Amino acid sequence: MEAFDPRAIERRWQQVWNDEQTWHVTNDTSSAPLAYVLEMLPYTSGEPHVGHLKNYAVGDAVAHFFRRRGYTVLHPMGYDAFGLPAEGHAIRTGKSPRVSTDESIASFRRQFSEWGISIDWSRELATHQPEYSRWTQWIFLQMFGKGLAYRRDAAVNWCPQDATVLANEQVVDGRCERCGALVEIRQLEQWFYRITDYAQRLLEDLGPLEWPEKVKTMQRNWIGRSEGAVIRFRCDEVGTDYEVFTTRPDTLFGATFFVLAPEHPDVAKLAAGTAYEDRVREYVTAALTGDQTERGSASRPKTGVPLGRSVTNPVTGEQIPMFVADYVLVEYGTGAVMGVPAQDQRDWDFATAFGLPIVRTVQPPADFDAKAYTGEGPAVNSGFLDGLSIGEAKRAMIDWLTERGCGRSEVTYRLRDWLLSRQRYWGCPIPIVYCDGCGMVPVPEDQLPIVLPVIEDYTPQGKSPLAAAEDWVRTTCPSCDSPARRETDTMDTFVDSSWYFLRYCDPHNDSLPWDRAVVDRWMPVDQYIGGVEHAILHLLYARFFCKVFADLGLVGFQEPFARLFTQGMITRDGAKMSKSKGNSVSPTEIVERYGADTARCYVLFMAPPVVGGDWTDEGLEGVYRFLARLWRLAQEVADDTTSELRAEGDDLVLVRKTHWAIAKVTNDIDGQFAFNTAIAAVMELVKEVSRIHHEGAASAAARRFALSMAASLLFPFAPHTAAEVYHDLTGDRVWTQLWPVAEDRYLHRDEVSLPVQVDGKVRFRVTVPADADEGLLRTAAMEAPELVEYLRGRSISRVVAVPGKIVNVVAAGL
RNA sequence: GUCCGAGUGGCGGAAUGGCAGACGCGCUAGCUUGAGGUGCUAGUGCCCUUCAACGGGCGUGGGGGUUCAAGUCCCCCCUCGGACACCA
Repeated sequence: MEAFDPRAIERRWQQVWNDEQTWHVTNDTSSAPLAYVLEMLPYTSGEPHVGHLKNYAVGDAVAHFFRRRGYTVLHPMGYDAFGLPAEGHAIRTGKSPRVSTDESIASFRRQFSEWGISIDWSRELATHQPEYSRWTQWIFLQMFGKGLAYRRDAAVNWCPQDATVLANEQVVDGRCERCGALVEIRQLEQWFYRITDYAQRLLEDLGPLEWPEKVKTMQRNWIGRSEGAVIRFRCDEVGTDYEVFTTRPDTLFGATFFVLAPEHPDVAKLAAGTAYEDRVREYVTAALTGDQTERGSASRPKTGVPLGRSVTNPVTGEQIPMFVADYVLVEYGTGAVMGVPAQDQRDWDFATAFGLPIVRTVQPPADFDAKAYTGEGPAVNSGFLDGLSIGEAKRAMIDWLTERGCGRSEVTYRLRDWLLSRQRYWGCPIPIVYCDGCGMVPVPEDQLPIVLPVIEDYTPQGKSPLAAAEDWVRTTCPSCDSPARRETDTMDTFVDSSWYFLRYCDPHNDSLPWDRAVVDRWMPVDQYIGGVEHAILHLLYARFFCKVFADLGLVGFQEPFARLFTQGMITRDGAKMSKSKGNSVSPTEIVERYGADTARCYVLFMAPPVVGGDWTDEGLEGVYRFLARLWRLAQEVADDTTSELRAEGDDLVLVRKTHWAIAKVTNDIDGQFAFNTAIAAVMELVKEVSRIHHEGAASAAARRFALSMAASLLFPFAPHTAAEVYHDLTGDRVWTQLWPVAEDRYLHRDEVSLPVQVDGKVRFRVTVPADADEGLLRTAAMEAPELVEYLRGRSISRVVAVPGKIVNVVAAGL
């Protein structure tokens, strides 16, 4: 007999799908139910790895499942081609970013095809293509027009290694998310998207999304809403009011000092002429140039310098001393805090170090240690607040402050505006021109796209390499025609990927980024699939863009991704795969040796896709053996069409098992992503066919039925083998068949064998009618001859009988 | 430090409060092909008992609790992983 040859099988079906454009969908799909299944598009830096294989294996399974259930499925593919990862890869390989990116795209495209992913190739896009970046720039101009894209001088994160600024979201533990270099703070003029305007909506709209709670929590924390109050403190010596933001206005009676961040613009002015002037200057310099990671550490002892000034606590009227200290952050709130040591541990630490008074304003429990108390309790030492709970006291204080005009209630967010400009070559140019006469002028839409010039030296050097392309930079002002210069910074990659899912809907539109009617039909994405590492960055930015588009009337929905699935990382030997560790697995080699179906099934079978899983070559072989067994068993009965399926004996056993598998696989896939147990159920079914074939007497017809259904159920995970087996057994194309439905009459049995426990331990079983009620079940258990033995002369105190489940007989004397 | 998530055989992992360990790997024995790194069959949580069949006990990180019944629910603790981290 022929041997199982996955490579030949896979080539055959890929040819069919390619020739017939099987997965192509048009936008004229008014009648069918629609589904949009989307995996996050890959960065094109280098070759696909096992993580990609898993991501697209998950997405393809979902896409196929939707199709087999009668949906018209949009399942496109594209490439996130601009940006630091691609440029870094180019620099490492010594090629130009354009060449290396195009090579990488070709590699991804080839492998997606070899993996048999069901993609509508007519919608393929890459973010670096002028047809795409034209609209990225168009979107920028819309945002600019609404004041949502703006330029501002700000303290920003600077990565010295990559020689560019970074968004807040791209700084992890004070280091550059990409290269790990310590991030510096620089004062620079940069482009921002005003995402903070959308903080509240981004927070509120998380609620109804069917996303993992973990991801929603991460976004909530990142947005970081705080409710509290702004309180004004007057410094009579310089005649200026200073505001602080606090979440605890109720503790104002305990504010015994006042602290400004080193970056606060008034620090130098305040210290001027005092005895502390020199020390303040030194301290500020040290704080600004020091290691930012170190500064951010909460465990570090508190430092600071008095400013030699004081402000008035508005509620006590007392003069409290002012300090500059680096534990206060300029970016948050007003860059100043009131020091309430009794209720805030940081303030406590500072007050202790500087010998400042500590006044309890919330009564701690009797045995409370000497530290800040943040728990509930009645207000004390707080005048008109005394005795109130924290909540009551907050409200009362805010009313008091508001009446006197020295404070108001306030909501603050941790979220910062999105810094989008980068001093790098390989990114989407920002469509702005600088004119001496007209200032900052947007490039007119009809002049888009601004395409990158071809330049020799694109390595990072601290300012954009584009600045060196003089011919490109020199231009004329769109409004007055005088000589002008182009913006030389490029956009962050995340800008490109914040709207690609809309372009897929209408990829060849030449007059607009998309037609609203078309995107409104497909969007929002029914199932989005990707890595949890994008929980904040990409997913927050894309949501922001979507809301802006909704406000601009460009789309008719508020949220881009209705359901999100985040898959876990595949490790090997317990560690993240990496070339440097030598523990990485190349999908190309695996596919070459075992075929794509084995690789795809294995990454889905090894563990629940939502958690990770540790790769073993032995496990992979197990899946290969399973697919080979399915194919072999199918060959044995493929041509044997003489028998008929009987409704009894081993035929019935197989039919029952088949329907059990249909029910199990359907339930496991449907919204649960339990692909591992779904595949296990098909394995059980195939094993049953094999067992009955060896020991029993099932007809060839019964085996054909069971195996063709096994193939049908396996199709979302192993499409080539499934298509081949199904075709061999039935002559039909499995993807044109509706998903099978389990029939109740086969799931039901007339009699069931249920366990009987005595004192909670399973002792024997009784056979009863499947629909036996509690009374019948109880009787059956009580009459069972085995019961006497296990009771050992004791009487029965209680019997719990749960129909369809179990009987528990509780003996007396326990 | 705070907030999440998770701890189940030799391993990856199954289990709407109701038979713990499905499925796969690995291992053991047997069969098969001339041979195998192939295929097939059986066994495989730990301990005790037995020539054997059978039988018994213990078992889901630890300790309490709720329940006829807990891997699953509640409380405390330990360990690991992740996110955020001086956000006032």
